[in-house]
Amino acid sequence: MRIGELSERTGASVRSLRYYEQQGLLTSERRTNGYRDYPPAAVATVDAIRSLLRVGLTTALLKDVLPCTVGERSEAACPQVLGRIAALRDDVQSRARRLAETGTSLTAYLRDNR
Amino acid sequence: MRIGELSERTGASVRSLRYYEQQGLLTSERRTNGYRDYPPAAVATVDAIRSLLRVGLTTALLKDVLPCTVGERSEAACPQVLGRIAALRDDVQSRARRLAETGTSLTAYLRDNR
DNA sequence: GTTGACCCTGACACCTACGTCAGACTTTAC
DNA sequence: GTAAAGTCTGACGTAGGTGTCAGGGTCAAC
Repeated sequence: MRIGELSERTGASVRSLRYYEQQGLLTSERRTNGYRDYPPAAVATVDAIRSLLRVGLTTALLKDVLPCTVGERSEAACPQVLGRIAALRDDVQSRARRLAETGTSLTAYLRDNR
Repeated sequence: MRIGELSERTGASVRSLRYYEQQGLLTSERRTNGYRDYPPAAVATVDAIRSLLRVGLTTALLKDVLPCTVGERSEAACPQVLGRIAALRDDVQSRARRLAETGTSLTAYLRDNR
């Protein structure tokens, strides 16, 4: 399929799809006219990319993560990836906790000073 | 105290301190020579700023949050601030959850495909 | 009176995932 | 045959917090 259709089917903008390709997350064939041509499986790949980006992974990290989830497993690299994901998760979790604390203390503050 | 001392005592770079002031988070007097002059309380203010920034708040939001925590309470604005903090907290929490899921599924994947 | 440490403002650089515009070609529809 | 829609590459813009450099005052010590 062409890039417009892939865009429609995934919700990713055409610009984003080209960006993913530029970052090495997505590949495409080229037709004789230069247009990109994607296989049906690209939809799943793009879905995976977007959901992982939403979580907070970067394209650089995604480049290592994707082979562990969608493509062929490169077993040597994946444990390291797991470590980085765990670190990121811990960081995000601690931020969430401190945010909750901030909210709580603000609530208490408001209650006591009204 | 001068900016260099405040920087040392807070761990914030001189550049950051000037930035905080530019964003309206921090105020200073000026000596006759143009140097900034901070009261001792500025240390606590900067500590608050940095810890809230680390959590993920932006300077724009901080501008609203700080009066609720350090300065005089502006009771009208704070409930709205609380709402924004809660939304941010929820967002960060859901990201943490999904990150944990990603880590879990990758772990399972590695275990099953070894 | 000079060195060196400290301070000032202004401005460009960085990163990340895009949005958006320009200029040009291809294909489709009428 | 022409207009419209789709695609191409290239490049600049954005937000946010901070690094860093440039060019220039200030002050304390020797």
